[in-house]
Amino acid sequence: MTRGRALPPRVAPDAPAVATARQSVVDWFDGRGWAPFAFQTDTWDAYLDGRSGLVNVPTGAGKTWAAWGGPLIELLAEHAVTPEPSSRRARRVDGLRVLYLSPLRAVARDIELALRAPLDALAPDIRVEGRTGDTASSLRARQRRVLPPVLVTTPESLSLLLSYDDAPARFAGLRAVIVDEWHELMGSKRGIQVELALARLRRFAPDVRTWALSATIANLDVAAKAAVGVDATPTLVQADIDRPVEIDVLLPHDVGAFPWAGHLGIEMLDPVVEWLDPDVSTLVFTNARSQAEQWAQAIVQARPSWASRVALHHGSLERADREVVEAGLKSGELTIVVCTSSLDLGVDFGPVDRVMQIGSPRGVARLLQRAGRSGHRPGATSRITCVPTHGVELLEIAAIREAVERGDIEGRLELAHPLDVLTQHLVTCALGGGFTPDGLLDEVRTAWAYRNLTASDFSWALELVTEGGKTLRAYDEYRKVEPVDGRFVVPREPVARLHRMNIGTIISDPSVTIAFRGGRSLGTVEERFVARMKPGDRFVFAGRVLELVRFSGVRAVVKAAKGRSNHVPRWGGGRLPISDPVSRALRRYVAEARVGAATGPEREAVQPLLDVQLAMSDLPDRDELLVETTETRDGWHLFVFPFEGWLVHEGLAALIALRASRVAPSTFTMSSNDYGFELVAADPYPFADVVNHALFTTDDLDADIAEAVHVAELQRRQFRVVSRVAMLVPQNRPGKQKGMKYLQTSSDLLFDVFKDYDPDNLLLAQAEREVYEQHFERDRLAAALERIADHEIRFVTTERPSPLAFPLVIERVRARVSSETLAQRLARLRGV
DNA sequence: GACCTGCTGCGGGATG
Repeated sequence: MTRGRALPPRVAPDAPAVATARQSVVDWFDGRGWAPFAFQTDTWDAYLDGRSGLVNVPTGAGKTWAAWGGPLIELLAEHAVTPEPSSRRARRVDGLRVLYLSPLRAVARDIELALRAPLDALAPDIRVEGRTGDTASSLRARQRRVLPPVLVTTPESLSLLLSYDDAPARFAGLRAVIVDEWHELMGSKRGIQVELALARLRRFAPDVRTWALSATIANLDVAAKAAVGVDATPTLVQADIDRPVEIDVLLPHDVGAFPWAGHLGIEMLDPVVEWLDPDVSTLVFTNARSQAEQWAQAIVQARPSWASRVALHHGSLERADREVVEAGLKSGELTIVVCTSSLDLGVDFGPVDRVMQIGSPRGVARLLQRAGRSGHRPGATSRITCVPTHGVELLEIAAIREAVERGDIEGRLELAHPLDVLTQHLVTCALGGGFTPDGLLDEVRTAWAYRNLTASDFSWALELVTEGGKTLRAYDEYRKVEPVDGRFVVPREPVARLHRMNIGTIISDPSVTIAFRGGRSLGTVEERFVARMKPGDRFVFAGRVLELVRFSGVRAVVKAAKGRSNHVPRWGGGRLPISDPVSRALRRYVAEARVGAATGPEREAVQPLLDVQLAMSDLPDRDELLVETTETRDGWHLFVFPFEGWLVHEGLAALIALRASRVAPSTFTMSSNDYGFELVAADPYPFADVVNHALFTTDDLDADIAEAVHVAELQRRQFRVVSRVAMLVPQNRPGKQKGMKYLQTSSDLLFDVFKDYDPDNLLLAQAEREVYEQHFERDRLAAALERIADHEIRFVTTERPSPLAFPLVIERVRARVSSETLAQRLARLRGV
């Protein structure tokens, strides 16, 4: 439902100046081999028509230039191609016209540099500048006074700009906003913050047009609406560009000896180093930072002569060192870079020749993103070689390829009006010129995520930042915003400063810096990793073997050590479950393997393992749920295999355990992975009598989950995020070291206060909602239960854990015991 | 027969 008016075109597309400008732009791009693509012209026309929208382009197809065409034409038409002959001054553009948002500041820098070339050639008077957190302070000071005609920046820096009191005037002349990598931003609180900022910009500059650039996702229509807001009807431009993807798999030499479980995949070292070529630039993606460290080390140990050509890149390495690696890749000095998602997005190192993925990419979009790093230009074929780390992953990779071929790609989750982001935004707006409540509520509701925001929720958030809400009114620091002559503003400078220091929605835990004695920093690790070590202990980090010299709490001093070490830091981080499209394809492939209908190298390779599974147990047909029971010295086991991803399985395991114990009381321990989950009872348990469809009902789902899982504890943890985004607990304070203890106790304290004295606090409710949505993937869990309701339960009793069940046993045992005893436990298990 | 995990991203302003 839109309630907009048609925006009048600011530049008539058929005007002579526009035609001339268009020709100049086309000529310039043609001269550099950037022939205008069909979709560019569509976008340019839509832009010049005054419309907003979204351009859907495969990764690496030149979408940046596609989006710049329209604004360039307009800038040229107005200010360069037809200058006032009498006065050079008339050609100068004063104030901001075009804003480009990139989620990565490194990319923002690259775009800024790249855009200077056409502007210098076509309209030297039009300045382009970047602005991010590391922009030189002299330039930032100048930008405080006047913004350049073209500004390239990050979402957080835009919010900062909106927090200055002259924001309305500074953005009044804005004509275009381009939002890059919109598929990455939307569905996260960063994206929501962008939506709020765009709503504000549209208020300051009513004719501004927004063009979002997105890779393919399932819900592009929603992405487009979120980008343009509710007052406009988005134009969706589909790039007419073919970007074929080829997915190879590196098979193990001896398929029979391939492990049933595991993630590291180091058994594949030989085939991998045989496949790698030190003269061919290659990105080797892994799923975890510790895995990247181990693979980089293993590759160099296997091929010492490659040492100078192999490098490591992940998010815990010192930023400067990462930039050196990116530069080395660009110059060709480095050819093999082992990395994590840190190189997923467009750091401009130029195209690499090959991409390898160790372990399942778990999702279609992620595979396409990484494959897109190769042959990074329009029309080229992307190639990716997947390396499975255990048997079933062979099937998973084949399933992902099938999902790619069918175009079955993931959507992005929509977040419904998160009040922590809104709370932060209210203070930003109060700083940036102030607001009236009614006016701001109307404005906020034009943001897609807040279109259904109730007046009472808005008032609640407003009361929180003005009065500290119900419970915090006694404390001055929560009374940030005050009405002055009818406008809500921030009168106190210290409040303003603290707010600006904390703008943004990215929450990260403090960590320990690893540095040489001379002071050079190598990156960061988690505190608990260093805390367990004593001086003299060795470990591998940043691709080197290091020895701990001393540890002071926030800083660990190290020196280079000789020899080897197997001690590698682990970092906490998200672990992605296999996505919905992958689940669907995987279930189909499992069913086909059951009747031996598998074709293709991977599926043939994994068939021996599945034959063992068939011999020991069974495989589920498409309308079946496989359930196994067995008995070991550990106890009485139940294994269930819905193939829905580990998050859903965690919720399901707790749910089924609760419901089973209502039928026949017992205590269970649980484990889960992407394929299924396990319940174990220490005493004999009648699983065969208890497990039936009644356990899988969606009736009372939320209530049962709340009872089965300690939701309050998860909610408390989630509230740490919510309270920091809402800036009830600022991460940074002037002159103060941010400490984990401080952040956690402050947040926990607030949580307890709210629970006791303000149980209806909306931020508490939001933390709870986020637990259900994100921790349990509630909607997917419910859908899984509905699917299972129609399925037949295929119940099998096995003598020992089957190939599908065994990894769940490992998972559970690993969580409880040290590594020495794990080996013993597994040996014992083998003997059963 | 089988094995030991878990991503990324941003960010003040004045002063010396």
